[in-house]
Amino acid sequence: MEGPSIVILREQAQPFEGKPVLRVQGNSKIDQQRISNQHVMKFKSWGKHFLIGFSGFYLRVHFLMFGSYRINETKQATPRLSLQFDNGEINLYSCGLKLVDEEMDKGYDWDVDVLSETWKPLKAKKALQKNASTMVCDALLDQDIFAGVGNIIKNEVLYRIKVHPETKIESLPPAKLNALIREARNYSFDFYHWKKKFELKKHWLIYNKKKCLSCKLPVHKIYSGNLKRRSFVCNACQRLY
DNA sequence: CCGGTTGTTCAGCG
DNA sequence: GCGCTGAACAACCG
Repeated sequence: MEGPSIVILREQAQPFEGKPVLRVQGNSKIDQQRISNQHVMKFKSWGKHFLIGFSGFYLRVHFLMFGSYRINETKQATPRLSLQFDNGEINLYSCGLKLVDEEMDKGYDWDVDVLSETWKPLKAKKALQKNASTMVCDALLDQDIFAGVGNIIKNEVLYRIKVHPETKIESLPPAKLNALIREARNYSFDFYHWKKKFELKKHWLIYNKKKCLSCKLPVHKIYSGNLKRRSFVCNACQRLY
């Protein structure tokens, strides 16, 4: 689950803000008692983290590859954690959960979240220049630089800016470096809007494609970078610098 | 029905 | 202590 999906969850959870948790259930090993009867102060998101703030501590939820959630609905499976309120419930499935004994604002740099109001492109640029020998495919997935960007966003951004995933940061022309940073945010917002309309896949230009929509040549599937994550590449339209 | 993955952490090794 | 690799986890889709 990528950053924009977490923002959508945060919005869907709004009706429970300020409400006490009436009941906690689930197969999570966290100290569930701790949450019982506590009021949710605030829901937040940072990159791919969904944060549920209580007084003096917060719960961090990470969905990884296979996690899912339901609001006011259930699935067949036992939830990892279910939070029930007087006006509904949140059910979290197969996710990583961690109780953190801090206020939510402490541990996070909100400036690196590509969907944050306080996103700082210049900060991203400086971080990229510090990682000059990193391939762009790995740089985009670096959560300390582009929190919220996942493998789909990575692929679509690189296709948009016509850059091959194995290009190193130091080899990028300055205009391409700027475009990389700009589109990491732009595409993330496009993802968010399309996902809300249930039409995300319709807009994929390279991800999971067999042929390049632009030049009709075959799209190559490679496992690129140190991370060896799937990259879809059109060798004609995306240049290796 | 099987193969593959919208992700991260950690153990083990040299 | 470092970087690197592979395992582990897990559920859904085509």
